[in-house]
Amino acid sequence: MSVRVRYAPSPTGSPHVGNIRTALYNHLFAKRFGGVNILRFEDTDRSRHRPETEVDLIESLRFVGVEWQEGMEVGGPHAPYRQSERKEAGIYQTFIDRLVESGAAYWAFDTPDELDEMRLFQQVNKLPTGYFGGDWREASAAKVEEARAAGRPGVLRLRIPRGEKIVFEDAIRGRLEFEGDTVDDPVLIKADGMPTYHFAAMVDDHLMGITNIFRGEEWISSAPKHVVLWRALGVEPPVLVHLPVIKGRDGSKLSKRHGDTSCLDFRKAGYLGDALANFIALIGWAPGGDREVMSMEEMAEAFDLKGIQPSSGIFDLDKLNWMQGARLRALPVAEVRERFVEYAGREETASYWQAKSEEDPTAAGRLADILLLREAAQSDPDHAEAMIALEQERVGSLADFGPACRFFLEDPTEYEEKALKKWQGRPEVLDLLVRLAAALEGRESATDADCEALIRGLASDLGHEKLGPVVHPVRLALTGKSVGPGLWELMAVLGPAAMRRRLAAAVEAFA
RNA sequence: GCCCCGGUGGUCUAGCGGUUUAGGACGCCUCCCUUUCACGGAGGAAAUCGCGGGUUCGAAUCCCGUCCGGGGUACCA
Repeated sequence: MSVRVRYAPSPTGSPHVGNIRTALYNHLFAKRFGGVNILRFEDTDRSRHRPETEVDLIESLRFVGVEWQEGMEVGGPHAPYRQSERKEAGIYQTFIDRLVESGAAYWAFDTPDELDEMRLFQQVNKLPTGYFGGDWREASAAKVEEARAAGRPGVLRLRIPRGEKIVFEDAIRGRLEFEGDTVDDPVLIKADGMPTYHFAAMVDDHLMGITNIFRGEEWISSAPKHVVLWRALGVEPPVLVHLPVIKGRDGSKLSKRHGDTSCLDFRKAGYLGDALANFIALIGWAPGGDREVMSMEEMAEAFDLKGIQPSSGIFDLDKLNWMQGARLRALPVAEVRERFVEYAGREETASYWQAKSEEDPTAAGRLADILLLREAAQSDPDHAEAMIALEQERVGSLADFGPACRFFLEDPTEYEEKALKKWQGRPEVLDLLVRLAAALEGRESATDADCEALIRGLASDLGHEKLGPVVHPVRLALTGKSVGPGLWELMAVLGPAAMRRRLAAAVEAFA
């Protein structure tokens, strides 16, 4: 049987990295076994539904490279793929009828107040809370008919068998066992006629031929309800794969306190979608061997349920940054430039750094630098690529290219204090800068090799055995900084005209 | 309270009864490369495998208990 999986989020908020990892595993699994991945929206809770987050969901999936062959946006043989629409289409009715007729489910007419009272009683008496029978599990047909005729709103509940074990298999935890007496009768259809997750998701999974259910481990305790439902419906049970959760640095559940956690936050911060995908895939899954930095194709090839961890993992930003750096370095410069331009041009990039600047004073400057480089990349792509190539290996994210390349585009307005102190007021340094400027006179361009020869020549002319006494002050004069790319490489990108200008300014500043 | 899941260096993990003096990666430290930073390379510190009992000639690996962490306990998903 061919593999069919689904990512079925509820559009109630912007998805965080944990949700997206579930989607990623679906994608990887489908790819690995040549199956189909389906995107379905579970919007059966009308009060929590936020339609605008449907866009975030889709954007997040695209960002990390999750693909789906059936479902939202792309359609397919099982349309519609939004549960509220499926309900409207009457898809669930025959299953409701079947369940009621067989006695596997029953109508219950408790009011919310009655339910609250029941729960309170259970709590006070230290009993398990939940609907284990109430007034309606064994109600006579006549009583049900009476309530129905009186127009009382009712819900459909699944009849969980009592006095027996409910046993099932989890793909990564093995055999799981629940005592039927500890599982309450879940609502299948709400009083407003909408199905609950328990019902709609299981029916849809069956209808759509889902073979494996990937979902968060918070679903484990509901799993016995689903098992009973499958049995009642007489359907082939899919394989259950309960995924561990991703927690924050301090071991608590991922939340806003941990900074960026929504998937789209990472796009805004300048992360590469494939780096994020690579990183979150590895929280909770080990590909075997010592491989870590992997493309989507490599991950799909290696993906295996056996490599999935049962224990929860912690989102370690340090490792993400390393992984991102590794990927950034491996990319051809032209592609990095393209990705940067795309990033810098997005509206969300500007608003992200603007919002950030309220607490982080460097964020506003960063945004300005990003925009500056973007402009350069558009007006002179080759020149920008030369800069990017030099910064590629010392940058952690796309956003870092802004501040990193700034010195190429703007003459220094100030010099690093500590370094300036060291070289300032020294006649031989002034002499050096003047000589360099003179050597550059009349030149249109200079290659790496030209610049290297120039600097080496200057060093020997001035009687320096080592390059340091020449390189450091020149770097400071040219860039205002004491760290950065190799001096000749940087000089070649700057060009003679800019160098002459900067040297002149430095001669004054260093005097 | 009740039900369920989990527990290998700070973090992600390998390991599935002997080949393990517990391997890799991130982070940290040292050194090398070198004009700086970074990259790269070589080393190092860091885990009594949550704890306690068993089973076994032998346990991180199997069993029981216990502690800690997490989840569920909705007409949310």
